Amino acid sequence: MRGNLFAVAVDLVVLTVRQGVFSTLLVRRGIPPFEGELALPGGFVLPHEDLLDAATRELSEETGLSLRGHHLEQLASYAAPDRDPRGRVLSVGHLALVPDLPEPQAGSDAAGSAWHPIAELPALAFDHTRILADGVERARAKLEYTTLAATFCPQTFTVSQLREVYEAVWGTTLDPRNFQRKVTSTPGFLLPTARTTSSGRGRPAQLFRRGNATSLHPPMLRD
Amino acid sequence: MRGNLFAVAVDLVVLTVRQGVFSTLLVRRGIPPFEGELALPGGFVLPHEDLLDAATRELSEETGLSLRGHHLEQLASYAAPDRDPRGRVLSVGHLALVPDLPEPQAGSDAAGSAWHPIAELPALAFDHTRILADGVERARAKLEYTTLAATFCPQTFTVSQLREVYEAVWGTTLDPRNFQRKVTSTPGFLLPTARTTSSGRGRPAQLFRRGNATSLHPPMLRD
DNA sequence: ACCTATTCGGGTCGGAGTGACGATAATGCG
DNA sequence: CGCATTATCGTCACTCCGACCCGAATAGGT
Repeated sequence: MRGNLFAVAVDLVVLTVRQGVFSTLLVRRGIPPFEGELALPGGFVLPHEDLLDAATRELSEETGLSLRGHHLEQLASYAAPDRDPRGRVLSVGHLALVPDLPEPQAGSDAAGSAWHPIAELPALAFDHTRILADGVERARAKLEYTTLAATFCPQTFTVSQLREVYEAVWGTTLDPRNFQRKVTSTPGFLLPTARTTSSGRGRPAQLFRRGNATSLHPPMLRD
Repeated sequence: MRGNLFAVAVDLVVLTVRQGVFSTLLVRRGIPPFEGELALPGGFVLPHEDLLDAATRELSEETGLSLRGHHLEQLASYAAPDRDPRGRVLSVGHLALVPDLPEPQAGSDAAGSAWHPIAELPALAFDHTRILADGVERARAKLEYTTLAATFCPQTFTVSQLREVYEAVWGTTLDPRNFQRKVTSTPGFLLPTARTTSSGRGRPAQLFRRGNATSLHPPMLRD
C-alpha cells in the first residue's frame, strides 16, 4: 500500500426546528487551529471505528447530545488538499435531523456549543460553511420526497406542527388546508391518536405519530 | 493531529448504455489483494490531489478512457474497518455517466478491463458490489428528476434513443407517445437540429442535442 | 351567557399533467 | 404497389394540486 496517508474526520450538520426557527448546532473551538471560532461538531475517526459510530460519538463528546433514535446519514466527503492547515485531512460530512433537543453542554475540544438559526449564520472554520450549505440543501430536498419532516417533530404532533416544520425549513408558507389534505391522504405518513391539544387558541387539533412510510409519491411541492 | 491515519482511495462506478444494455466498467485486478478478481476501477489518492482529479486519473491509467466532458460526481465514502485486508482504507466512491465509449485498454495495476451488463454481474472484490449497487441506484433515481439521461447518448440523438436509455436503465418499457410528449414539452431538455436518421426502418426521426436544462419538473415517472 | 377571534378540517372547482390509446406521416422492403 | 415499421400528433378520462368557501370546536372578552 502506498504511503499517502490522510487523517480522517467526521463533521456533523445537525439540523432542527426550535420555536419555528430552522437551526443548526455549532461549537466554539477550544483548540487550534481556528481556536475560538465557530465550527461544525466533529473530530477524528478512531482506528477501529465506523463512520456513523464516530459521528455519534463525537457529537456526544462535544455537546452531550445523543443521536439514538434520530436520523443520521452520510452527506459527502471533503478532501481539498489545503482544507486543513495541519495537513491532509479528509472529512466525511454527516447530516442529522432531530426534534427540539435540550441545550447542549460543553465538552472535549469545545469551549461551548449552541443552536444557531440557519438564516443568520456567521462564518465557520475550515470549509464548514460549504459542508453546512450542502447539508441544508440535502435536508430541504429530502422534505420534498420523503417523510423525514416528521423527524423534526416530537413523538406526537399535530398537522400544523408538521406544516410549520416545512415552512421553517423551506422559508415559505403553505396553505393549511391543502397541506392537511396532502399529508393525511398519504398512507403511512401519519398515525392518528387521541386528540389533546388543549394548549393554544382555536379548535383543538388531532395528535399524530410517525407512520412507517418513508417516501412521498407524489412529492410535496416546494412553493 | 492524532495519529490515526488512513489510506484514501477513489473507486469509480462508470455506467453506460451500449446496444441497449445498461453496463458498467470493471477491471481485472493485476496485483494482490484479490488478484485476478473483478473490481471497480480506482486507486489511491496522491498527496496533493483532489478527489475528482484522482478519479479521472485512475480511470485513465487503468482503462485508457477519459472523462473529459462527461458527468462525474461523488457518490459516498466507504470506511468499514475490515473492508481492505491491507489495513485501514477509506474509499470515496464516484459515479460517472458516459455515452457508448470505445473498448477500454489494459493499464497499470489492471490485467484488463471491459464492459459488463448490470443485469448479470459477477461477485466483485472488496465491498465493490455494494458501491456499484449504490451507484446504480443513484443513477436510476437521478433519471427521474434530472436530464442526465442525455449524458448516456451521443452528441446528437433521437427521442427514441433517449427513451431506450430510460428503458435500459430502469428495466421497464415506456409508451413512445407519452415519452415524446414529456421530453419535448420540457423547456431546455432537447435542442432540435436537422433530421437525418436515414438508418433503420420506419419514418426518419428528428435529431436533438442536449439542452441547458438540468432538472425535470415534474419528474419522469418510473413505471 | 353571548359574541368574536382563531384554528382545525371537510368540501368544491378549475387547470395542469399523465396513462391509455387512436390516428396520421414518412420511410424501407418484398 | 402493398405492407410492416417507426415517428409524431391528437383525444379522452383520471388524478393531483392550488385557490378558495364554509362549518366545527375551542378560548377569551364583555
